[in-house]
Amino acid sequence: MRYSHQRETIKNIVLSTHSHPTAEWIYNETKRSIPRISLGTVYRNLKHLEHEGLIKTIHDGNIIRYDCNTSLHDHLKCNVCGDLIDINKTEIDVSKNIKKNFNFNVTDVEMIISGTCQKHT
Amino acid sequence: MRYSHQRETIKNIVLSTHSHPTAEWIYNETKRSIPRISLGTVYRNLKHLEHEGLIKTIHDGNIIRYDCNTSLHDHLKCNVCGDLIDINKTEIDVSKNIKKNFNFNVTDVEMIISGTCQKHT
DNA sequence: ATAGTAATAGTAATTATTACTATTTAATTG
DNA sequence: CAATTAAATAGTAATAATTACTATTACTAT
Repeated sequence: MRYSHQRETIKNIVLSTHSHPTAEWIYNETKRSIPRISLGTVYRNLKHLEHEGLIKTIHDGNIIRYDCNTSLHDHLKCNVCGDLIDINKTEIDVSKNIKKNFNFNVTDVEMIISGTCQKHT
Repeated sequence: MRYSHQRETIKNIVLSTHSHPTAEWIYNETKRSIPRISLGTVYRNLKHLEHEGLIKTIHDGNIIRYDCNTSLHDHLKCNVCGDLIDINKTEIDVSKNIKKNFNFNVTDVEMIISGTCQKHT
């Protein structure tokens, strides 16, 4: 993997926020220092970063969000403001049970819990 | 809600399979008996059926699948064949804990567990 | 400094879904 | 039963997120 100023900038931006940004948001942030950057470059490099394990993707409805938190955790999704809130995995050993009961080798568990967050009470 | 032959046909098709079909698949199945049906009609009626609580939607990556199983359950998603396998909820009282710990009112929990199913061992 | 090639910018294409509108059709009423 | 009314449809266009393509740019090793 050859160095690129664009990738380095994108990486720093994604790793510096816990707001679970979209590609579009990251694109706009990156444009502040690299105005001529292409949206395709953003998508390509986000894929690279994911492949290297530096970030994770979250499937939020029909769009992809990017998360610098690569540890085991889930998300609460607020139906009102759309915010995603990090929570620690409630059940660490889902994988083992599933391997035993279904002969299914777990590589990833993605859980999105929807509802209303405390801002709207 | 006025009767429509199209909605009735779509309903019967979705309720008759546990294969978690996409709108496109349902569209093609419906065309076998209503060749001039429109894809928009399929989407609109799937929304109606979901609203009535007859079916549920599953967010599988970036596409929507439709599930006639409206009971509390999760899915194992095979990375090889893409199949979704139904499993009973491993933890029924996630909601209560989350309400207590995060003051977050849960309305839905969607979990997709990815890995490799037993067909590929 | 140059050659070689990976990465980029800019644009076009793709895919899933939703929106729009003229026409059709189910239900209602006289 | 025929006429009326409005909901639903067919067909098409639009949208949104993402991916593909290609000529040009810019790292890096020699």
